[in-house]
Amino acid sequence: MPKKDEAPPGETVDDFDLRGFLPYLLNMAAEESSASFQRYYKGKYGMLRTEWRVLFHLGRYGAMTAKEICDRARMHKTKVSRAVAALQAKRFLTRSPWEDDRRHETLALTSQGRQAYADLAAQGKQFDRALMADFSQEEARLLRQALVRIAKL
Amino acid sequence: MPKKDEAPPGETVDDFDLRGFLPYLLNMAAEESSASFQRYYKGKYGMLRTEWRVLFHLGRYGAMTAKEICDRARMHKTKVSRAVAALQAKRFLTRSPWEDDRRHETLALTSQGRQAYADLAAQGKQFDRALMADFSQEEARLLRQALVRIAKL
DNA sequence: CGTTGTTAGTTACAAAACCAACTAATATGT
DNA sequence: ACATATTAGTTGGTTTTGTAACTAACAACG
Repeated sequence: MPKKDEAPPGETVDDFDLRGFLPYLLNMAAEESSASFQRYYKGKYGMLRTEWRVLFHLGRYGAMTAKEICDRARMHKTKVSRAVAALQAKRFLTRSPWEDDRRHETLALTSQGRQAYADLAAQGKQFDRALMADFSQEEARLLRQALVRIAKL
Repeated sequence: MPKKDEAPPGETVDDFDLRGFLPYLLNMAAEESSASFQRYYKGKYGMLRTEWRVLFHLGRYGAMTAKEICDRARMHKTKVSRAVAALQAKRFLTRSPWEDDRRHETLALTSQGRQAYADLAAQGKQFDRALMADFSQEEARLLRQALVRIAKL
């Protein structure tokens, strides 16, 4: 119906397609894949994505400072700062200042936080499995590898 | 960085890794791949990502209504509404109401808009090529295919 | 020492995204 | 016909993010 321009739908005027533009494709795939999982941790724990990321890092890699989370998760320090405050308010983590350098404080999950992490990690694994259900082992391996490379992880 | 498998004291090691969690991986890759391109259209045209998406759809697929953009780009109507207003203010598109149903209006790029699209599309193709530089043809094909599937495009 | 610089983290304010309510035009059902 | 529902799109108020300035603790060097 909308054909008042010179680009007829379905016909290529150039080869710059959706499927040919990787950033677009990656964003759509990322959004699609995050949607249901996000609904889960938002609904069950009232967490934002930033909070889930921080919880994830502490749960998976152990206690560390906010700075370390910034570096590992590539989040800006203000984002981390606010996420940490929110998680602390939810009693999911505690802060303990260093004695030899009081600028730092180690962030560690409480048992409540670990419980939430365990739940979300299990759920996450399930989401992941469902997502990869119709890929072969080899395809899955290649996909992950490619993404790690693009993400420069 | 160290990919050492360490667990917090008293906790069990699990296999829920960064590299094993697809939504996380996709988000990181998407962010990484969008960064430099975003800087380009933001710097040169003062566009937001939403505006670029709308411009992209109109430039690539021809004139259409806001609703069609919502559906194709999976953007919420408020986002599209505001992006359209911004692009109109920049003289990148015009609106023409339908005569038989005045709820609709066809959005079409102006020559200025088409010029911006041509520039950004060319730039985008380059970004894409650079991104895929160290993948084989076969890997690239597989990656795109997998992303299309995950994104349900 | 003290001046300057650097690092970790917070806060304040502006930009953008999100959600819900709204208008206006058309479709539908009785 | 007329009340009700639906559809396209906008607007308002709140939440979340982004940017920059800020504090506090330490480091480095004169």
